[in-house]
Amino acid sequence: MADLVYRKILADLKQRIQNDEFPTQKLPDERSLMVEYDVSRSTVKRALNIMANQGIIFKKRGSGTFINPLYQKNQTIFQYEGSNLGVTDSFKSDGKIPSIKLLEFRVIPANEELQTELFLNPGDFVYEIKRLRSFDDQPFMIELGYIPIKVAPGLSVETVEGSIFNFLEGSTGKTVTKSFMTIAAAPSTPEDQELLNLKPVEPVGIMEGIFFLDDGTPFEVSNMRLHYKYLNYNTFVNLDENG
Amino acid sequence: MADLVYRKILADLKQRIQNDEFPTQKLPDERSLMVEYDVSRSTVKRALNIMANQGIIFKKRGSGTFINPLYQKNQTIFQYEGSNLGVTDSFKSDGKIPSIKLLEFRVIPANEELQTELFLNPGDFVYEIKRLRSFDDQPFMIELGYIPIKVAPGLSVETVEGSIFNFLEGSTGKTVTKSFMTIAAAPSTPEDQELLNLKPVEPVGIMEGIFFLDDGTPFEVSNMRLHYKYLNYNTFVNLDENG
DNA sequence: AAGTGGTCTAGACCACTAC
DNA sequence: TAGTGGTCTAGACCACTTA
Repeated sequence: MADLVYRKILADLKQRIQNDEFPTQKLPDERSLMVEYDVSRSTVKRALNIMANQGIIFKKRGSGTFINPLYQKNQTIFQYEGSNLGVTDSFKSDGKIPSIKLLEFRVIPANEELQTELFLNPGDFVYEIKRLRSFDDQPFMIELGYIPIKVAPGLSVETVEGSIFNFLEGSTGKTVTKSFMTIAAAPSTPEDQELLNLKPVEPVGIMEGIFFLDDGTPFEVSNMRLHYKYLNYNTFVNLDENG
Repeated sequence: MADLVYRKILADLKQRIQNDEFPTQKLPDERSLMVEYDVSRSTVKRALNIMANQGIIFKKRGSGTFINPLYQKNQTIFQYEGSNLGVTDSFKSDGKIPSIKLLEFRVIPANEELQTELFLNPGDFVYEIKRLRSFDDQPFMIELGYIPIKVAPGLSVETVEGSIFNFLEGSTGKTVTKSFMTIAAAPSTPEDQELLNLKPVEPVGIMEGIFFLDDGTPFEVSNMRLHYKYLNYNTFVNLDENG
């Protein structure tokens, strides 16, 4: 994976931007990069397009390729994940120790909504997994997840007390790299308040996600209720659609 | 723009998926599409890659290209924008009439944070624009925006009572297609409660965005406080990074 | 007019999956 | 073994910006 040519160019250019090797904020033109890296122009463009889609650079026809000043000058602003895949990993822990408390774990028939979202048939069963996640004994998230039995037949209590994605990757080699997320906010319920140590006036952030396996199978529907101080979702939005 | 070959293939394939022309959930292989559309394989791949990045299809090496069942079968789930560009346009109005009330409009020197985010120098000035947006007299968002004078010198009271992005596009031809967004939630302040008709226990959703011009110039910093029922942010997240 | 990014081609070879 | 998507090449021509 890391020996792919366009990946190496991508990584190298990112590093060079960090090192401030382009003080004019302008990258060399594509034909120069082609010579410098001894690759075709297509390969240069591939690396540059990925950086453009990530908001690292802006390309302007007729004039050149320019660094997004915010990417280089202010990493504190421009730190983003745009994702919640592998929750234990993607929430910033700041050195705090993450833990999981299993609140509920059972098998139920999929209701109509779950059938739609997980592409199941009537009569199919799903695990219902309710977990409370904490950092250093400070609970920050109630997670209610539904996983079809047929895509993860081996789930046990021990498994769901850790990272389900890691278990899946270890046992089947499949990874979860795609999801469809919805983000909202709501007043906290009494249960939220009790589990997350919230005052009645303090709200929760809600993240709902459908997670997909690499082959497109919907793998999990997850409803996450977060202590509002922990909802901080960053994305770079690009409406250009130049894939 | 719309006469680009890869765009036509993209539009055509999307339409054919909607029309259920691929009942097996599998698209023709790339070499067949190449012949069918009479283009090179690269062009086929370009269209397919965009669809994959949008979550419409999944590609699996060795086996083929498959439709995301949720895209085809459930458009109500899979409607997303992943964006807040052009707020008046992108918030769903459901036939309700959008309106803007100008609460504040003045010119101030950019503070340190704004200097960083808008890439300004000490002494540069910005417009401060505070607006209340409503649908059918139901206020849903307080918007506090900062725009450098030098990137939009012609702003007037009349202008900021409408769509600033539309004004910009009309007067300079520049469009805003990229932004960096942060989404959070918080208890409502007394001002929120008054302006948005919220009860003290009801929260606000917060969207902060830095919007960029096509050439990479940061154009606006916007802090949006939304009635919590109106925060509903959808994105398709793809960690593959195969841009 | 020169320079730069965008689109597209025709084809080679590789990696993975299914049978 | 055959089929499929992934990577990469070498080059042509176009569209836009700058001078």
